[in-house]
Amino acid sequence: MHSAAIHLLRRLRKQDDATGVTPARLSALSVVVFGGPKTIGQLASAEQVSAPTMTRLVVGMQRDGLVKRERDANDARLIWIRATPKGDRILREGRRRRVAELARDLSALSDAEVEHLTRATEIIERITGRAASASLGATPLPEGASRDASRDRARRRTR
Amino acid sequence: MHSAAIHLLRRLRKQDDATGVTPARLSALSVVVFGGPKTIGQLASAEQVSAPTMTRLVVGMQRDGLVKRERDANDARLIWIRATPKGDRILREGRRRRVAELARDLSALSDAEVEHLTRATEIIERITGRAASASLGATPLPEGASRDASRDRARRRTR
DNA sequence: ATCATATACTTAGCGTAGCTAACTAACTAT
DNA sequence: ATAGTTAGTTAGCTACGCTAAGTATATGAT
Repeated sequence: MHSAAIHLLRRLRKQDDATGVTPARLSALSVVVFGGPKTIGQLASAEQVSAPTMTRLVVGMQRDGLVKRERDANDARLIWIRATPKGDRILREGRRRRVAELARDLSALSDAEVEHLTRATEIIERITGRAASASLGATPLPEGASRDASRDRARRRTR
Repeated sequence: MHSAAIHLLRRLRKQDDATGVTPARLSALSVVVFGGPKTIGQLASAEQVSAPTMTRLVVGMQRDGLVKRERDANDARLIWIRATPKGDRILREGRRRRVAELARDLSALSDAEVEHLTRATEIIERITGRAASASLGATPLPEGASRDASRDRARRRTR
């Protein structure tokens, strides 16, 4: 099962390579494309990555013209990251390829087999303690993109 | 499904962190622990990584006392990598933890659910074009460890 | 109003991991 | 002998994770 999971992800990742955007940046980009503008801290939290790491990912995405920074009117510390049209286009095209790849895989299966995969997905989601948000047809990339709109200001770990 | 695969792997990887060995090294180590001594080239091929990358992984493992190098008697270009007792112990302990984690997860499931997972695993393995080597109970790490036993002997001639 | 603290982000620096290009040493074949 | 091939290493690049420490801003208590 472990092996299967690795191979599945490796297969899908190949579609992402075609975007020319590295995986970490692509994942962060997906958050702002599907979830709207986010601050650096929100992005770091959503991607479960430290703030400095997210700063650098944003620098890279900005250099490639995928996102732009916007100052907050009320709090000068905040920086809002918004996807540019280019960033939006690149991510959606990549996602389309990815979904197409998966659909091609699944089309070769019988209904019963798809049913098995659906059930297995639900079971694994339950094990890992996540809301089973994504069935087979749902959006693959933006995990944790939309949550925490309220909780964002609540806590930040500085250690 | 994609999300489920990511979360499953993330969960299992936490057990690997406890070994104190980085993932790439741990994976390479598993090849020599379960598959016996391998040359750098064989390891690079098994891990689907370039030769320079494997050279560096081996350097790291050697520095940590996980493996040792051995010269080949017949071909001075070859370097055989063998796991040390320490490397063997660390890998097996990590594997034990990992399997225990998975077993703990699975023990909470009904027989029918385990059956679903087994079928799903087989289906995914078929999609990704691999031999469905690992069922739920089988060894998780060493993919591609044992192949090419025949080719090893193909070269190597008696001067 | 001031001062201490907390927050948001950046900078600096380290380790790991992937790559290609170019190199050395050794083996193979002609 | 020599030309080509193979195994491994070295050098140098990008990327991505981290912590520690720094700057700027906001907030709360006195």
